[in-house]
Amino acid sequence: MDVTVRDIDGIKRYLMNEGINPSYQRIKIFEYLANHRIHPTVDTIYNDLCREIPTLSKTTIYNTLNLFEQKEIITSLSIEKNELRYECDTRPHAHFKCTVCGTVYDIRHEFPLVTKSVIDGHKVTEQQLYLKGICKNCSRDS
Amino acid sequence: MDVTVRDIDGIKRYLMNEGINPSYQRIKIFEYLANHRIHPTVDTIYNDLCREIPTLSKTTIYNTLNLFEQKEIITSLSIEKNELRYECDTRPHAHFKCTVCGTVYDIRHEFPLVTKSVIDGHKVTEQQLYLKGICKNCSRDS
DNA sequence: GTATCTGCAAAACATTTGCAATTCT
DNA sequence: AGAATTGCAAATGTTTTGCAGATAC
Repeated sequence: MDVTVRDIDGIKRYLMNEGINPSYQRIKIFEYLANHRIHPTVDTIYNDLCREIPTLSKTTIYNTLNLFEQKEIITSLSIEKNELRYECDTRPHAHFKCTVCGTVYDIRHEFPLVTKSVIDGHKVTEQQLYLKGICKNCSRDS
Repeated sequence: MDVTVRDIDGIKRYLMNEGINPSYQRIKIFEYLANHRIHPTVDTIYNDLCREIPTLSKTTIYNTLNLFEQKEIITSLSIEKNELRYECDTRPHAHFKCTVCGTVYDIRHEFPLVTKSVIDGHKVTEQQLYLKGICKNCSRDS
């Protein structure tokens, strides 16, 4: 799902369409990803959603994200060691992580994507381009 | 260090040159990386080196790899979630991981590298291109 | 002899698993 | 009721930390 989702019913229909039983927790987790395009970690999702759903457990978040990823409606990013991040934008694009403030930005233009489906004889089915450095905001501040 | 290292003295000089005290363990760990271009995990390095150095501890491997990475003589790869790999080739190149056999290949040609130092206003200092799919060998087997 | 380095044990995290309770239809 | 889902507690796996002993200069 590539645009901000405004209504719960839209999410419900989308999940069902992808073969996912739309439970309350699953809808809320997907809604969170759709409306918070910050590439959150499990911990961030948990801390934020806990306020709204006090009974929510991390296990459910792990279960749900693993299910979503397996159904290919979200993507996981391992741009930083020991820190998995998630996003619900599955269109191919690159990511830039600022080493100062930690923000992860989507990079949609001006970056090279592999277009060949075979490289050095290997069949390519997935790709991730991770960039790091100092972001626009942090450069200006210093 | 980009070519296979044959002599311990060469490694010793290289480490000293990079401001690293060349202890026995550090030399052996660097030698291992230089002569095993398989992008090993800490566990692999530990299991292999243990045969030669029975008293070696994983803590020392973690300490050493973190030191090497900080001194920028090795690179860590987070191509797979929850599995850090290391290599001593710091020249820019891409990596391909086979989802069948798990092998990680270096990709030196036919892949796009970011050449601009500024993208979307962000200063880029590091990049990693991770590809996944089915490798040459596993395609042939099936 | 003083700095540094090593390695054990414990701690700190992140993620998964087993399973009983809950929810949904 | 029956099947799926949730969430607690425990297990697993990885990396870091504290610290005492060993090593090197």
